[in-house]
Amino acid sequence: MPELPEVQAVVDSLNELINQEIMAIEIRADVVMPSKTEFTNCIVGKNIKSITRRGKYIIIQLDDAYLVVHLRMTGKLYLSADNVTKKHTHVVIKTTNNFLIFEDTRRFGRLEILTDLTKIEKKLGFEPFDKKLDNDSMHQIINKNKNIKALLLDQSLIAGIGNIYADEILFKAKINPETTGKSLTLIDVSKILQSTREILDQAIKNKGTTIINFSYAGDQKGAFVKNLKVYKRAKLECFECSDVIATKKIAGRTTHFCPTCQTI
DNA sequence: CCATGAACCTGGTCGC
DNA sequence: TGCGACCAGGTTCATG
Repeated sequence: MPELPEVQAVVDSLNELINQEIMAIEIRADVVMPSKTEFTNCIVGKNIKSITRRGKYIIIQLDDAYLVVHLRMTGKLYLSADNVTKKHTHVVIKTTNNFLIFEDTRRFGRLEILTDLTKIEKKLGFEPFDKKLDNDSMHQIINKNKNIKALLLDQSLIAGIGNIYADEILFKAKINPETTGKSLTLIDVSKILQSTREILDQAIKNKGTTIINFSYAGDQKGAFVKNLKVYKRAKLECFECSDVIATKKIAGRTTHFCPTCQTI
């Protein structure tokens, strides 16, 4: 489900947890984490120092550890005034003033306790808005004999882009998803980087995209749906030309693109 | 090095 | 109404 903008919306919605204490934890499905006991011992009685995002990870900093959450496809993390018992409510964390609820229909999501973030950092590349990511460094990291769609989805290069935004970015940049990274010129690369930032910035401002069931803060939907130009627009007319939006499986994911606009 | 498919799960939709 | 096939905002591992 959630890509960078959606995860950011979730992180922002949890802001009031900062400076609260974790009073208790109720784990109903331990499949979503390695060890129930260790988990409980590590977080109960701890204070919440900050809540941030790195790639698609939600990072809740405690006194002496990090509670790290990845929502994968259908995970939800939200605050509630009351305890919640729904079919897929797997974890309930009672804090000073709230209940922090984790639920996940497909159970792909994960919660883990880390003493430092090296494990996460090792997996992830640049944040899309990192100033160190410029046209030259982008050109370097995607200089591979691999299609650009797969490269954009590769979290170890740039962290946070998923299937929706990869397609939207490539449409905006007018680059064909199957073009290999190494065949792209510096001009092409600069278009992709600029499109990445514009698309993600707009999506963040719109609190993400709700296609199937993404929500933050319990029931709020992402409004970027109205901005989608290719994703979920198969067989519909391209907004820029008279052609029809095509789909093809690329990098293992359904990819949406305009065969006429995206020729490079 | 690169592409592809399967696995992890549940639920919604579509065609018959 | 039911049933099977196929699809889904992600990641990781195994196989050619």
